[in-house]
Amino acid sequence: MGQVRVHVGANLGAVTADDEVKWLDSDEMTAWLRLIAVAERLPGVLDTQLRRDSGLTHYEYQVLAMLSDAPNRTLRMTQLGRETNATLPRLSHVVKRLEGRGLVARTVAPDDKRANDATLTDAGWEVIVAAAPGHVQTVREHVLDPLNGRQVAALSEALGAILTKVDPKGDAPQDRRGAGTD
Amino acid sequence: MGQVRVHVGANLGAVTADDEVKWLDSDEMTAWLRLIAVAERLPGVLDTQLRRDSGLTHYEYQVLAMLSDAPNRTLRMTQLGRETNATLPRLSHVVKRLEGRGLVARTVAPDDKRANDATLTDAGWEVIVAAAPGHVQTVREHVLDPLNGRQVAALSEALGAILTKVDPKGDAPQDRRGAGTD
DNA sequence: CGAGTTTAGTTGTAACATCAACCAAGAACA
DNA sequence: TGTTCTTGGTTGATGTTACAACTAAACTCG
Repeated sequence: MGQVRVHVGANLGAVTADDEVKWLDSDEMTAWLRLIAVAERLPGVLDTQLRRDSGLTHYEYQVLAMLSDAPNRTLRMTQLGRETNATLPRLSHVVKRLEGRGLVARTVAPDDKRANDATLTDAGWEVIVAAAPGHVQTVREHVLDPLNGRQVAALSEALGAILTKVDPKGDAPQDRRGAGTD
Repeated sequence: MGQVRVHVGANLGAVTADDEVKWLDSDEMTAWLRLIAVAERLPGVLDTQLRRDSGLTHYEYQVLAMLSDAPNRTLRMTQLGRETNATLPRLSHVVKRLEGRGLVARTVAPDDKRANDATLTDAGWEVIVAAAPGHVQTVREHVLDPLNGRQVAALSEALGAILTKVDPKGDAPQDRRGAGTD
């Protein structure tokens, strides 16, 4: 019967008894393979640069970045977890390590004693300020530069649609500029 | 001086002495935040479903899928690593585990005695055939369904451009259908 | 107010990934 | 023919993440 493609299940239909499956057509498959490829390779690129130049993983960078942007440089752990697209256990471990390095401090929330607030320390601030330019540079180089304005918008639109499924609660962070006021 | 956004380094320019940095504008930031969010959350979604229904991680699925699609259900380790967007050590460990479970077999390549060929066993074939429909369903649900045809094409185009930077050697797999012959 | 439930978070452990070190086979070349 | 370099891969240590179990605080409601 010959070739069968199951990357995600291209025309495995010939093999499975399940005719209810709507396999991917060629365009869909191309898009999907590219999405996986980017999702798998991009983190490595980011981690490598940040590690080398700033001693941070990309996830640690995100934690510090979100805090740096929060009022009072402080965020509830749960909220921080949402904004960094991570599970709470993961965040908890990472913040513990960052606390050990003096980049973040944790305090019990005054209004809710089970909750914890994470705050960026001055040392943490300095680390992220130092790390940001190189990171931006990497992001430009690997994702924004190869795209023209139209493509950036189209990418953004498509990813936004995917996020409604992958992040139904809308936890992922958004650019909130435009309120302009500094 | 007020708010500063460093997700990737929005207008941290006010703080850093470095005026050479071209920070992200609002559209770029939106696209970037969404890309990270998808890249971070999607693997979890895929892993959860595959794990629950088929006892495979998404990476293991990819390994089996690429083999299932290869001539003779066999691929050189190096090539398999490229096609699954992974480093060789990672692949090596995973294939060892898959071999232990009887889903893959490794043999020294006849033409080059340092090389290793990984082959999908019959048991492995059955596993992937059983896993594919549920996986396709998940992919549809979370990424393809929320997109219309135009958006799929646009996403594909943008990701293709990014891949030229993130995967300059073009190792990531491509849909090779259209040769139509089975 | 007290029993049950939900929310917030931590922790231990097991699975997994990364990294550096290593080895063997082949290629280049002197 | 014997060095040296490169390629193809494995392995073990070390670090990170996921999952499940757990604690404690806060709500809910009879």
